[in-house]
Amino acid sequence: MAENKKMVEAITSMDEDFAKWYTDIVKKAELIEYTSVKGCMVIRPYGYAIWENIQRILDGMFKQTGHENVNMPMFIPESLLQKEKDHVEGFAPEVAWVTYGGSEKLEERLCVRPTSETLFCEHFANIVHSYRDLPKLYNQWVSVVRWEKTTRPFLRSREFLWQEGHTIHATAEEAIEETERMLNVYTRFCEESLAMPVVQGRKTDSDKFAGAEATYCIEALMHDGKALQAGTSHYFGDGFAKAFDITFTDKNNKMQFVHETSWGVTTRLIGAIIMTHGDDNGLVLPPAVAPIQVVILPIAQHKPGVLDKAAQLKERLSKIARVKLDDSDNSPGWKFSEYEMKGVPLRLEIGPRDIEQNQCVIVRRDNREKTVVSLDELEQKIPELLAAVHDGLYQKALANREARTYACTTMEEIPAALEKNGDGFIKAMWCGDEACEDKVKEVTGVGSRCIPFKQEKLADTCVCCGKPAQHMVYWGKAY
RNA sequence: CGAGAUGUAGCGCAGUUUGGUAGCGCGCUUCGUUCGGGACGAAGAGGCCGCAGGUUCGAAUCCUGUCAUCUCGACCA
Repeated sequence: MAENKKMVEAITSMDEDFAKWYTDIVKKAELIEYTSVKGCMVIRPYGYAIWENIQRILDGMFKQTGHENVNMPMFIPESLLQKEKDHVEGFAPEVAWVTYGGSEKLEERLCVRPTSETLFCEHFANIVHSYRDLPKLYNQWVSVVRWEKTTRPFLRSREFLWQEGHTIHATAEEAIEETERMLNVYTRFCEESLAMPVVQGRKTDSDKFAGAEATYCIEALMHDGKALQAGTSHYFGDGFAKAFDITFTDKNNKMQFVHETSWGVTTRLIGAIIMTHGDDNGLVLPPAVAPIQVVILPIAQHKPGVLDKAAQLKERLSKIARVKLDDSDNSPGWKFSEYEMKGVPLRLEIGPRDIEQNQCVIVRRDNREKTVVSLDELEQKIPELLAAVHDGLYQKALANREARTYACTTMEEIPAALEKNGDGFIKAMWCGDEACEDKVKEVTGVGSRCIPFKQEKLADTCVCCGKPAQHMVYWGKAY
């Protein structure tokens, strides 16, 4: 490629300026467009198609685990939001309010849902009477609004799309089991569909969801070494049930409070995909969620037979993959760059020379490896290559995370490790005291990400105060 | 929300210091030639200079306000 004759402005190199690289990608891969309202973006067809694939796969997993979809209103009366004290304190600073209906001022202002626990609780209180009504395993795919001060496409927007699961159970054990089950669903989805390794763990008390007894999360490490929370699952105990009076009569004719959970993932996952797999040529999409899995590019397409052959291949391969044929009259080189920018996992080149030999050339997006494939073997080869791209992406992301995970036993080692090797996860022991958690952040710049389920004993004492350690914690700089 | 930067054609920018008819490259349209890593030629189209006020005979340019985007902090999926 003639570096100094680029006709179109290239994207910023990720090593040079990761933040700019990110915004270049979301714009140039046509995922989003900004609007005139801060923090509210248009998700364009190509970006939305990624979300639709995420939705389709996850929704299938939710159905398999017995969940039903519902739809709650987008407005929450102030009095309802205020029923659970911790919850309202957590969310009040970032809710948007509706105060007028037409030209009439409302008696009670309505908040635009930042999350729907309160609506589900009100509803559950109405419909649950007996242990026979339990559990209720509900989910909804909606958008929510949080009036963020700093916004970034996909990572932090004022309105974002998500799913929120809300379930109620007869016992604490069942609810805890649900919380763990859904965290595992998310983990499996991230690894199997997004090729993104995650760390499972529990949030520290200072970091848990407003109103929750325990918040679990999956944490991913981005290419630049910053952490991103990819999903959460909360156990509420009976706190909300008491605030909203959600009771049922058990087998012994005694009144009981339900035990509740909620869990969610958002369009932030698209940001995670970009920052986990992307490179200097653009987006790199995991095959499971790529809107186009194979792009067919005819070479010398004006020559007789080429376009016909390409169209035949598209027809044939559409049975086994999401396929696009680009027969526009842009040059082949232009198309190569375009579909690399858009992260299409496989490119299939078909030209006169190939047709003569009953073959085509397939190029992987992740490593640009070229394979010459007989046209008779495409039904076997394409799924193999898509799987290989997935594995390649997962292994690369895992290797990046491992190379950027540092065990530290003293406070001084933390900034030193980050300075020497670049940002990443710090593994260090913690006594459980919030004061130490704050101090680590203040002194070293890394916050607690989670207390991982897979514990290691790196030392006997807290990295900060030297008192006996309770947990090994993952720390990091977060998006 | 605090500090800083930016806003001129779809994209990237020049023009602002020193006020005087809005420019360049890419892209776009049409025709022709091309086609295995961002092709070439010719002819075209496209702008309330982010928005609102003000100063001035005259504002992209000076002043005030406001909105959006980016960066760094504080807060968060």
